[in-house]
Amino acid sequence: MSEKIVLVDGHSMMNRAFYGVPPLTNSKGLHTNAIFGFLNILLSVLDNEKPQYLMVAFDLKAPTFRHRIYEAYKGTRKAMPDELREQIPVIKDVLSAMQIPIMTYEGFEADDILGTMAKRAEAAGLEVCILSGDRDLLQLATEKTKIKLPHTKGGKTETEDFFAADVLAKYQVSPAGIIELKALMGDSSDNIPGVPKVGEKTATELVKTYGCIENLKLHIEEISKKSIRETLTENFDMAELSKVLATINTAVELPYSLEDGRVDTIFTKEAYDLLKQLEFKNILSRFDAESVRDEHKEAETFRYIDDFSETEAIFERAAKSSEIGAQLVGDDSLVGIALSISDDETAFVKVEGFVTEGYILDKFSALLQMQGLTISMFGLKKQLHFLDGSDFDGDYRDGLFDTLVMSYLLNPLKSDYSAEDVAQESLGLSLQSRKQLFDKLSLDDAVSQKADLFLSYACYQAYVSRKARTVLLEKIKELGMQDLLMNIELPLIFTLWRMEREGIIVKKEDLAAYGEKLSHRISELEDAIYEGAGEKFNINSPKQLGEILFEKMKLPGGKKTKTGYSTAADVLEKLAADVPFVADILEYRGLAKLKSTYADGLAGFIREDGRIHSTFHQTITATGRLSSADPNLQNIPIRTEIGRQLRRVFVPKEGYLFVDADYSQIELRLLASMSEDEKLIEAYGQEQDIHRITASQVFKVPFEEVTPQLRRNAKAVNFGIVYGISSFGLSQDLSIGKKEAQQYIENYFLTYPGVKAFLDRLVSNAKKNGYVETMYGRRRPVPELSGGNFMQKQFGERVAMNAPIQGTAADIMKIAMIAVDRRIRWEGLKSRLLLQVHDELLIETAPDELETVKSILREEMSGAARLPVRLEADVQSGPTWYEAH
DNA sequence: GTAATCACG
DNA sequence: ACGTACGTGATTACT
Repeated sequence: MSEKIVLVDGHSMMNRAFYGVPPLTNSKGLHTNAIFGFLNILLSVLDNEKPQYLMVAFDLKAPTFRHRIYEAYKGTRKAMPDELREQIPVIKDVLSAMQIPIMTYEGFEADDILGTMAKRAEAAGLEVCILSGDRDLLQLATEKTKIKLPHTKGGKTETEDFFAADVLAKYQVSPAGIIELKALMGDSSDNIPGVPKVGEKTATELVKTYGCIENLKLHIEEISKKSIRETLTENFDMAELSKVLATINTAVELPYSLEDGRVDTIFTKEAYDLLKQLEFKNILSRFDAESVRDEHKEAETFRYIDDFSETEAIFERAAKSSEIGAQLVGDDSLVGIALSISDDETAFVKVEGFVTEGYILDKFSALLQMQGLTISMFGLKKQLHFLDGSDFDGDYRDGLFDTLVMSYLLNPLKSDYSAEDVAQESLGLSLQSRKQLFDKLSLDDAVSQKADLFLSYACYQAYVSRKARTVLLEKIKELGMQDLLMNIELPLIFTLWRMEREGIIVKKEDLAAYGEKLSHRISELEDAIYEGAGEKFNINSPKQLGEILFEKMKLPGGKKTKTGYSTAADVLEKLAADVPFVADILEYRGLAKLKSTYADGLAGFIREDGRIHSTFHQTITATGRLSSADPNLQNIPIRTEIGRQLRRVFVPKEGYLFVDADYSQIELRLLASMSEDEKLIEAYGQEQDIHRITASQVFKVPFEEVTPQLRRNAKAVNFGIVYGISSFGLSQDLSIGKKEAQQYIENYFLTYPGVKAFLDRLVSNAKKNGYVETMYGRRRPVPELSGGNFMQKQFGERVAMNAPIQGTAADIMKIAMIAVDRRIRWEGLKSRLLLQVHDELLIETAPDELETVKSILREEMSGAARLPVRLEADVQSGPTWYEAH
């Protein structure tokens, strides 16, 4: 293999990092976000590319040759924000400390330095990799030189790689064509003017047809579109100037040689000290990681097994171990299983020949049920689904661990969880993600095409789970979440697995008929709306709709969102009373939603078995609730009749019934119980309509005389309290003044002083500790209270009030689900738990089990927690979800 | 990819 | 003076 050089565009990467990473300072007040982002990208590229040479180029402050041309044209340069400027010398220090050469050259831009070095390196037979945030550099791509452009994606930075062929694939022009493209369309971020009125489309067409602008100049008259022809004729000098600006000089006489860039270790004492001053804990851990991760050790301890007798042997050794890490690997079909037996032995058993998928799954399920064997896995539920077709029907047992769920408990705020993160955080081990290793390759292709990388990837999954379990468990114990983990979250995995495997029948034909019915009404409404508006437009576009309503028709409403007018339902509802046409829009919106999201959307999820198998995510929410996706079955309409009709297509299997149970006001009951407010507890003791009692007490009216209006207000206040009350929010909800809302809240707190004290306690504890917790010890960090601005702090306070209540309700529901599921199985019933909708459970039940199941639901849901205010579940049954709820 | 909207608890 | 109800997921338009 040939050697490789990585060339980095220093300024553009700092720039990109500066705008891509949230503001960050060290304790001395130095801004560090760009440095942080830069180093993270750099380190990940080094991990990926493993280059023998590395150099970074920077622009000098003095104007360069190309800039001078530009300034002659326009006379200005973009100013760099001070927060970024102060970071430039620091990053240079860091790079020097890492023994990475910094290249600058009077009169030339970093682009030119990079271009020149790239050309020299390629001539010397090196593979070249250029890291830049600037698409301009794409002109340097060849078969041997790839351009890496980082882009942020959901908080994580990944890079897109371009060889010459990739440039052609994406932009339809060769790398040289990129220069021509820029010459014509310009590039505002790079101060290249381009030709007015020529955008990406036109420029691409022109370059495809004529190749370069010199040739284009000879053929301008042939261009059919008049406006383009004219702007080119008038502004061709702009194109020529732009081309000079856009062309990177690859023949600069640089005072650097390739050998200057040969990589020694970047993990020096000096770099360590600097990073410590910058307070980059995460990056520092890489220094430790260097010592932990030992590729020789990997080579000795990770191996493939594809031989039958060896496979038997390793499963045998696994079974005899006290603790292993395991990971079934595959997308759709199983590729194999990684087993980590000890520090010295981790193997990947491939599905191949006599070692069939069925064989591996049999062995795996046997291990799962082997009492006394500790097994750690990352993402157990997903792995259980590999067993869906088999006759495995095991349950949770002691000794099974899921490092995914464990890492969620330790920090429920992350947007995604990966084994690599667990490795980094628990073991200080820097691993590459699947995306980094295999990009879009399927795991099937990865195992055959990149066997070495795949072995490392798969084995690390099992290895990390085995090693990290102890660390994670220790932290969980320290934070008092051991019971929550062992008694709730881990057993729940199996319950959720069974629910997902079971799925729910959706009648395809009825769903289609429902969609048809909607379609008719939708087109009627469309006609009425176009009629009312006096023109056709896209009703689904808030932008177009806003223009029609507030500009053309001059309806009162004004601005609300940052992009224009708000056309949200609450705004339109205020207009609908006077303008019938607005009412049509609201009806249209409602029906269009039903059609697209539900009638059409759900149809695509009905599988061969006639059922929809949604996924219940256990590691998404900040509070401990579940979420449902692909499709979301936790937001099936109910509030409007037409929407509710949809629930008729959800049916139990032939001859069965649905039983549905929902907790009655669980969050309010928890508020009463957790706050121990005597009056609220007593109110619940009366077994009367709680909103009415609240209304009577808060508004000081005899119970009998509470009007529907007063009850509504009290109900809104009750909700508001649970959400972490604010007078503004309440006033919006009730369409009343802020002062009036404030009065309601004060009355409420006077009536229930225990609630007030409880909420205050939650907020002050959150401020003191930085987190809040549920009755079962689930933690929700509240970083907004220590870090944020005024508004974020307000938000933090509401979170501090809401999360313990919402989270405790979620904990209790999980306890109930496990119990209900267990009862169903232990009593040998044919009934199956199908769905959870936060405070509701839906079960498919045989008629002869109806009463049993109803009792189970009532008992287990009420019995899930013993509290000052008893929890109650309303249970109903029926032939479809519509009747059952 | 983000913003707006709206479905649920 | 600001600009907020808590927690989700899916669709659409648009940059």
